[in-house]
Amino acid sequence: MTHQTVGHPSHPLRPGLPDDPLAQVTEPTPHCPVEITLAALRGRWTTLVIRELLQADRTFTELRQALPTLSDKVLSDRLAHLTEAGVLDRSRRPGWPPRTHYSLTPAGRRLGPVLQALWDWGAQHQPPS
Amino acid sequence: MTHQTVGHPSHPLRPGLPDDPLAQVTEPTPHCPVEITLAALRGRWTTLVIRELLQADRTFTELRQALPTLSDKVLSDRLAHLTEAGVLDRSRRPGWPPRTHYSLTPAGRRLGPVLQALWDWGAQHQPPS
DNA sequence: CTGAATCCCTGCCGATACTG
DNA sequence: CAGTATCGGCAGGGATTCAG
Repeated sequence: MTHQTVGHPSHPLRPGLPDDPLAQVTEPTPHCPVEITLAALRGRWTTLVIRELLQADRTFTELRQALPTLSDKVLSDRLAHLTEAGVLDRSRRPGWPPRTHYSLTPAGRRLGPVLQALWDWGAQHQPPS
Repeated sequence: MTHQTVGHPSHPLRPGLPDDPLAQVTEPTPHCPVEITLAALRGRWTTLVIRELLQADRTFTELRQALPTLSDKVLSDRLAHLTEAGVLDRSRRPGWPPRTHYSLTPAGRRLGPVLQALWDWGAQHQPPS
């Protein structure tokens, strides 16, 4: 039996802290799972774009209408970044007018619980002063 | 019979999307719970500092030893930021040499599950290409 | 020992203008 | 319609130096 010899049965064997060797990195490396996720969510507007797509697939124009004060350039940046991160799929429709359809990948849909966790902490948190 | 209604309970009644009016904001406002949490976690090294303090209380020097390539200034910045965000408590010890003790607040400890969620997604995620 | 002040450099964000 | 090109402002991060 390859039993773990642990003095504290207290820590959970979830793939997180502190059982995984990656949990002992001493600098912000791109290989750290936490960094990977934060990198995917990085940038202003990013979580709002994901929220829109969690509700339904959207085209570029629909996203622009849903987030009126977001400029074309930044929206384009975010969509490119999220696509490259494997969070979104982009499909250009041939014909006129050209439409580009965006939808979450399975990994993107798995961000739902992550956003929920972020929401829950922020909702419960009452900042001091 | 407080059984969960199966099928499609339409929305989960969790305090998140899309039942809360705050879930309909159309720009990144500081009042959005997700933004609050991301603001607390903002900045390089921040999550690593929190990880250290999730394991045990630490002094400034202990943190510096745990994260050797983190400069004094940035460590100081992070600790000030997290303290102001209500994530950790600072206690200066009188006497010599001066030591400052850092520990997580209850809210700070509640970041554990949040980091776990970030970890889980990043660990499961296999970026394309 | 524990920071604060300063400087420089880089990268993000927004606005505007332009193309397939 | 769905972007790309370019530019400027500004905040973040690192190194160094100074102070309580």
